[in-house]
Amino acid sequence: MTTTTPNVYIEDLAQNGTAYLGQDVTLHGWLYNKRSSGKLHFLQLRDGTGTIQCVLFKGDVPPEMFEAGNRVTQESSVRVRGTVKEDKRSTLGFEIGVTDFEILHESVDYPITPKEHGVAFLMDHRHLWLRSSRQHAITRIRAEIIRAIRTFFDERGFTLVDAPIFTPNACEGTTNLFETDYFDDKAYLTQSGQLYMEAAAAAFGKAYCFGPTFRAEKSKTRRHLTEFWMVEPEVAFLDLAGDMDLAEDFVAFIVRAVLENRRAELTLLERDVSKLEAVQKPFPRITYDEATKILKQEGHAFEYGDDFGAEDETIISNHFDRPVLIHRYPSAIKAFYMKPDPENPELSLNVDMIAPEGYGEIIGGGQREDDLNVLLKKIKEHELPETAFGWYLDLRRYGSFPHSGFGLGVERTVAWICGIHHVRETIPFPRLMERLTP
RNA sequence: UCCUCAGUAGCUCAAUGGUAGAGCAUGCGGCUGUUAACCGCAGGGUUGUAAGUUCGAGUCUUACCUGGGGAGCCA
Repeated sequence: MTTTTPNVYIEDLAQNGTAYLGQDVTLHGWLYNKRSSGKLHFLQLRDGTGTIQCVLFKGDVPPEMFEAGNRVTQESSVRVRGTVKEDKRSTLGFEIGVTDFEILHESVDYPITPKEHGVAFLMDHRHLWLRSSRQHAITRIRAEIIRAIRTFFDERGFTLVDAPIFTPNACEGTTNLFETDYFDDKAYLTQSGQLYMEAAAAAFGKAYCFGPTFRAEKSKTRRHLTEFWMVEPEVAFLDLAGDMDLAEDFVAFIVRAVLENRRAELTLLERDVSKLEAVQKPFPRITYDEATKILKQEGHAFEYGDDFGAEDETIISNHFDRPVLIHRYPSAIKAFYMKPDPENPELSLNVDMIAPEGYGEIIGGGQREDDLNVLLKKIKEHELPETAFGWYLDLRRYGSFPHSGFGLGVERTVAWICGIHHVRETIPFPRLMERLTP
């Protein structure tokens, strides 16, 4: 087959099809599905940017080529040449009248058929599942969210400072850490880049890191992965109120980017877009105390002083049509580096953001303790090894400064924006307690 | 880790303790406009593993394995 005609992507045809009307084009891709009707083969071609129907008519091509159209199997790689035609019956508005067709590689017994499958089967075939339209939409929205995350901070003068993956110690307890050999010593996979971002904030004023983090929690829920991506900004001379402003701007920015650039994908996922359009500043801000009152008013059993469980978060978030910021939790249930509220030292200057519709906590952060002696006392109280925090304490020795930041979990954010049930579909190759393959 | 549900054809599921079946997928045939196309025919099974109860077990019992849903913990 000679390819003198221009190669084109289906996405180009979808967006600008009229410009191609009547032209001969060459497409490369995979067979998504096929229907036949005697002297016609309707080939659904997928090229990674979209799908388009290619119509192979017996009268238009040599007999062996028509026979190839009869023989071609799902997910075989193919090359198609043909004329771009307008067609109202097509979802794209256009289809290809095939003049030349070649099977590049025949796919035999492709496991994922156009019928329903169970979760376990699909997860076992995750590497192939990514080819299907739903996974395609989710992955593209994830990519859009990550692009928005980077753009947001880059445009505001933040410096990207990569945190290490190997760490010598935990920043919040050791039971959830993955341990690995490090020559004659032990190392742990990072749970958070935050401590390093505090050093970065002292160096750059505004910094953020973005990368995978690891938690060896034996969690088996729709909100947990053992490997997940987190973006963690940290800002010098920023207090809790400013931190909440930043988190609010950030999440509103991400949602707007997806609404503007990934409408088609949201539609394919049947996402109720009006719920996302409601995500406008200002977000409600309530204290932990006020949140507990909501639970009480709903007649929900809750012990003051406890952290909120999944059900508690859902009840609270259902009171609002956009993400809610809950601040000033009891210090006792928060990490050692959180600064206590000067007005009530029993409370911590922290903030969590709970996504709407029961998607749970997507942001955790707050203002950090900047007094060396208070921090030393906290480390002792939490029974953490002081020696491991030597460099971290240096940040309070050499020009200590008030500072705040937060971490946003990418997969939970993707799940919420896409409106999908489980975070396992929000990352190309999820790592779960019971799953390491593919 | 705990609670709970499930495991039968490649996939999704049926089958009063009594001959293991359907749809899809696959193969062959039919159809000039199909939209998860449709119609006809065919092949396809150590019922998760091991033991037990029974004249007889896919079905009942026990243990184990694997997976789903939920909890706690968290992002």
